[in-house]
Order: sequence, then structure tokens, then C-alpha cells
Amino acid sequence: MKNVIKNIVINAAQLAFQKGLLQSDVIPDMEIEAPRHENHGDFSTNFAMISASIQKMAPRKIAEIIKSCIEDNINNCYPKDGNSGCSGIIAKIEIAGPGFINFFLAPTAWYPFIQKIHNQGKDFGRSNIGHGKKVQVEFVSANPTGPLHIGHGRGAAVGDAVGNILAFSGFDVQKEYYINDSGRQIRTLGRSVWLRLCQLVGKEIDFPEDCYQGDYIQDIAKEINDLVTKKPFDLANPESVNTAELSNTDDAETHLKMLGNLFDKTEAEAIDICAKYAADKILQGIKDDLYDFGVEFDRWFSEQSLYDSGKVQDAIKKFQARDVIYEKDGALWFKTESFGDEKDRVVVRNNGLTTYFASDIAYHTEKFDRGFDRVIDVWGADHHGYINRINAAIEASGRKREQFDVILVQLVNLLRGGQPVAMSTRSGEFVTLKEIVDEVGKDAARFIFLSRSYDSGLDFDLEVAKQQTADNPVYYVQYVHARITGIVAKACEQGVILAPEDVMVKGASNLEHLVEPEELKLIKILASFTEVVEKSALALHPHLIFTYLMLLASAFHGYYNKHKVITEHQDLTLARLCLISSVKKVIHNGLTLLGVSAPERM
RNA sequence: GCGCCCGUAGCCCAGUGGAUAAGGCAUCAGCCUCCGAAGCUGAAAAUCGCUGGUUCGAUUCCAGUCGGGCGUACCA
Repeated sequence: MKNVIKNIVINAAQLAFQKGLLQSDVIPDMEIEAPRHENHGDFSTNFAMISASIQKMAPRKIAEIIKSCIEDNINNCYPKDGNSGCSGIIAKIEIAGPGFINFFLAPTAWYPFIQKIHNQGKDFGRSNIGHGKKVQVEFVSANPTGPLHIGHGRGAAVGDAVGNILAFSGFDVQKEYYINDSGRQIRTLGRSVWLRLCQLVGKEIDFPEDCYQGDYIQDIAKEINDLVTKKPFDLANPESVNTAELSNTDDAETHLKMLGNLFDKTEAEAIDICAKYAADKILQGIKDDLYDFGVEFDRWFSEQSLYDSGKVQDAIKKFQARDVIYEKDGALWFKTESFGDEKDRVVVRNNGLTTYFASDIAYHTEKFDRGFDRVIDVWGADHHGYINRINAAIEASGRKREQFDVILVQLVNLLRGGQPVAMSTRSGEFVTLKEIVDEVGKDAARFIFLSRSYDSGLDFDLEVAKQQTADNPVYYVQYVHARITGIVAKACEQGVILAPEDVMVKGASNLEHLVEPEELKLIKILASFTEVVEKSALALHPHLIFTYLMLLASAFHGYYNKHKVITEHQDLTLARLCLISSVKKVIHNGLTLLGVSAPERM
């Protein structure tokens, strides 16, 4: 609708120039906005104000010219009727304030949206601003050394929603999880499990501080120990093997084989086996938890695979060839400073080991090699110091900086009844994402994570999230969906319509009965959904969808409380059923983008 | 020290060049014989951290400053 208005203004400006009323035919980059106040019309443009210096004319004078040209320009704009000056789309044009041109649309301009929403259904709101461009969204990517916590949950909700919104806006999106399954933290994981295992079989060991302290390490050690000790029995009775516990591996038998003689191996080999087993186990837990949180990835990408395929070395060699890597003090340094970083960074240490940064360079190079036009990483705010160096890697590999975005998600404070919940990774005592989802539910958790901009820190209060009250916005919106379902079902029972899907059959021709201010307001909000989604996609800000859903829900509740849908007048009832069915569809589409369900009943 | 994010009503937060700064919580006063009260209506509550600058116009952009969070490895 904004584009329609914009074209009307442009046509009018051109007409004015042809008539000699305006000195210049330059069309500045005007804004068409929906004003905050209803008495400023449905749409407003600042055309006259920003044209003042170009036309060398007072803004209000320009506005007058535009207004009269729009009203004259019958062919391009709208038909006139005898009385009000205009009919069709525009009901009235006003000039206000310093030179705003305000457009008041006729109700008939809005009714087609209801038909459109019903026709498009789950596709209403979809656009093609992405033009099929290939985009990768990488998020969560937590190390498989422990379960996901609440911070990962926020990143998961944001990354998933951004991916959904981009896909809905015409981008070809792939969601990816990068598994840091290489390097020291995995060895530390293996060592942690191995030492716990040794403790289990009676060895006196001081468990080191730099090992993972969490209980889950002991659980895994116990699991391995059970497998090892039960093995002879299990071999005799293969059916008794609890393969469910081994579901994380493709080949439970291989694991048993390896585990069987674990204590016969050298400590280094045993640690490797423990590392592999534990990482697989933990990663499977992560996958399960994300699945329960409603997040599914298109691809799980292994860091180790970059080493196995030689891509880390390839990337280093390429950078050396481009002269952006040099040697100093026995180490290899990437000249990130010349790309805007504070200082140069090491990629290969003087002991010959590559740094994490080296595989990150290879990974980000590889992403573009796979054909993505654009790459988006979702990171916790505590990693912001890495943006400059990854940017450097992107540029040094010949890509443009605009092709790479980092979404920095600020940290989450977990509260219970207003009091901070103690979280210590060091001691291994923290509330996991799974526990949170189990306690408050997937929908409430996701909705709260997406309720505000990720630029701001977030207090997540478990007690509030659990409440089924207005404190908890998810129910406010879901309630609309359930409520409408109930009303439409009632209409079916009463025989007004045959089935919920049939509302438009008899209702489409009765939409002109929708004349109440609350009804027009609702339709206008519905009509703006596509623009909101586009804005959300361009800004990479999913909370715009949240804000929109709250606005729509509020408008609906207000309408519901003031007007009966099912009335004595059949035509009016049909029209209103069409309207609220549209609301239901848009609520559904919006919630779906955020990964929140739209229940029929609550 | 340097870098990033945030400072909007008692509390939480939206808005990010425009016309009277939007919601929610909490407070107060109302609304269910009536389609789902997980709802609605009304009242009260904001010098948009502070100081300059750019602009016809700044909560929005720029500079500085104060306050809070996070980060600043040949760690991952």
C-alpha cells in the first residue's frame, strides 16, 4: 500500500513539473509512513519538506501543488465522484504541520486485503526482497563439552527466527551449527571423563581445576564404566545391551569394542576414546534439546573436518600467497591490523599448533566457497572482540564486508522470583536450557527471548515465564488464535457457515459491512504485516514481529470486547467472520516465524 | 587505557531524523444472565542520562561526558 501512495505522489510531482508548477523534476528519496496519530491520516509523506531546497519553494506551497495535482490526475490516481472530491482509494488529502501531505484512504481500499489473506493463507506476508539470494545463518555452535544453557537458548531463538524471516522474505536460507569438535577443549573433555572413570574404579585422583566439573561428566564416566564392566554379560546376551543409551553413535557395537579394552590402552588412547564418546554423547544431547526447543538445522558442520580435508592448511597457504600472513617469533601472524583490527593475530603458534582463529578463517572461507552470497553469524556478546578479525578474514579472502553480518546477542540474566540464579560454569552448576524448557515450555521461552531487541540485555525470570497471565505475553497472543478458533467453531455449530474454511465463500461479498473504526483499524494492521516482515528481514531484528503481534492481539481483544461477531444480521456476521479468520491466519504466520505454536485451544 | 552494547514514567521495554513519545507490570476506578475475563475500558505516571554540534526540525545522527554490562591471549 505504501508503494501505491508513493507512485501517486511521484506521478503528481511529474505532472506538476510538466505544468510548470515545479521547477525541478528531481524526486527526492521521500518517506511514506503510517503516522502515529489517526487524525494524521493513514499515510503521510515528507515529500514537500525534503523538496523545499530542490524546488526553492516553501514546503507548504509544494504540498498544495502536489495535492491539487493528485486531485487532477484522474487517470493515474483515482476516479472522482461528484461530492467529496474523490472516491476509490483516497478519501481525503490534507496538508498539515510544516508540510506533511496526509492521505486518508477509503474503507474500500482496505477490504481487498481480507481476500488476499485468505487466498495466500500461510504465504501471506511472504515477499521476494531476497531475490533467492543464498544466505547462511550460523547459530548456537556451542562446544560439545557440556549441555546448552540459557544464553544458548536466546541465540537459538534469535538465529532460528532470523532464518525463518529471511526465508519468508525470499532468501534461500540454510541454518547451520558449527561443531567445535577439535582442539584442546575436546582433549580436556576426554581427560575429564577419563579421570572420573579412573576415580570410579577406585584410583585416588585429585580432579584438576581445569577439567570440566559438571555432574554430567561423572554421568558419562559411569555410563562408560557400566558398558565396560557389563561387556562379558552383554556379549553373551546381546539383546540386553541398552542400545538406546548408545543412540548417539551410528555404531554402538564399535563403541563397545573400543570400550571393552579401554584399560588396556595407553592413557592417551583412552583419553581419545573418552573424548570421542563424550563429545558424541553431549552433541546428541544438544541436538535433542534443540529439537525440543523447536530448532532444526540444515547442516551440522564439523570443525575437525576442516583439518581432515586440509582446508585449514589451504587457507593458511592462500593467505601466505596473498602476503597477508607473515612469520614472527616462530609463529605465523595474520595481518588483521591492516584490515581494521587492533593488532595482528596468530594463526599458527610457535609450537606448530594452529589456533582456533585458523580454523575459523578456513570455515568462513569455506562458507562462501559453498556458494553463499551472504553469511550471518549469531554470537554471544562476549565474543564481540572477534568481529574485526573475522571481517579481516572475509576481506582477505576476496569477499566484501557487506556479505558478512554478525548478530551480537546480549547476555541473559536468569532470575527466579526476582532473585538471580547462581550460575557458575566453573563449578559446573548451572541451569540448562532443557531444564528451562521443561519448566516454562518452549513457546513461552522462545517468545520471551524474542520479546525485545537482542541489543539489550535480558532478564529471564523463571517464575514470570511460567505464569499464565498477562505478565507473559505469549498467552496474550496465542489466546487470540484460540479465541477466534472458538468463535468460528460456534458459527459453524449455529449453521452460519458450513466449515471454517468456507467463510469467504459467502462472506467475501459482504465485506462492506465492516465499517466500525475497530474493524478498519484491524484490517490496516493486517495489511501492514508484509511490510513489518520485510523490515524485520532487512534489519535482522525478529523482535519487530513480536511487537507487531502484540499490536495485532491488542487490537483484536479490543474489538472483541466491543463488538459481537455473531449477530442477528447474517451478512454482517459473515463479514466479521471473514475479518477474524484473517486475524487468525496472520497471528499464525507471525508466531510461526518466531517458532511459537498457534494453538486452537488453550 | 582501548573496543562493543545499553541508559526512554516506580519497574520492564518499543520507537531511531519529523507533527500530541507506544505498550506492559505495579497503583487507583469500572466491565462476565451475553461468541473463551489467559480478556476489555478509564485514571494517574516521562525535563527520552548530561553538555555541546549538524539540521527547517534530534529521543533518533555526530562529538564529548557520566552510569551499567561485556570484552580486550602464541585460550578455546
